[in-house]
Amino acid sequence: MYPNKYKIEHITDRIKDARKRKGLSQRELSERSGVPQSHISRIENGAVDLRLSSLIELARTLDMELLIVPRKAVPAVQSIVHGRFGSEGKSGAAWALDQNKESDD
Amino acid sequence: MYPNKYKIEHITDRIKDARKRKGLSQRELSERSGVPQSHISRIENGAVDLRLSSLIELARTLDMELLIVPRKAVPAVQSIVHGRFGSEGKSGAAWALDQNKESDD
DNA sequence: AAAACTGATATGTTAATATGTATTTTGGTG
DNA sequence: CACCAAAATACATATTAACATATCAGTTTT
Repeated sequence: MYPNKYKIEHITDRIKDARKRKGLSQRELSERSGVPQSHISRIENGAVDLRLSSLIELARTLDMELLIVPRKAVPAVQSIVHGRFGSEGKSGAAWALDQNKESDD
Repeated sequence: MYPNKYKIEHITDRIKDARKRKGLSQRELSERSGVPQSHISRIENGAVDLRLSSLIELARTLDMELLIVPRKAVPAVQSIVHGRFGSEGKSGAAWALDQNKESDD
């Protein structure tokens, strides 16, 4: 689709994973976040290179935050998130981290 | 300009800070990242709601990574980054973290 | 001191693409 | 099959992203 697909899919996959982990439909996420369901569909399918504000809206609705971290700090951050907060669905993948279920406190 | 300006400016400010900390001009960052200088200018001025791939390109060129972390993990991540890797320029600001100078290894 | 030059950032224009609304397709159940 | 929820597509519009060019601040030259 566009050359950067592989770069953003790590992030968008986390959105999709988080939505499912919370048991939300695209429409529910849409209502809560204000992002149209059609757009969520395209995002999850890797059909668009979404804008930052859209990503932030979705992340926050799913109780996540977008951070910019020095590369050197990434491994430390990974271990923190995976260790104390992690509920790795599948990946163990490179840079994008995920989160926990809706009421899993 | 657009309603989400305040949401993304934390992030874009980190890009600008990092570029300056490394002593790069917009043109140099442009050459290294592939993002046009004109676009970098508008991004730093908050004139655009940039796309995710652009943000990732810029971040990586500046030795940073974009992460999505559970909100609950953010404080822990903050302390890690600020403590062990931090060189807080100014803000102490909320969610967006920064990084260190070019050859400060 | 004005003109010419240099490095850096901003702006005008247009093409490419994300976004929003409405609709359609898909998948499961009675 | 009819029905309902959920996800995917169609089309129209809004906005980014790219290219070229202009502006601005400092410095040097004549």
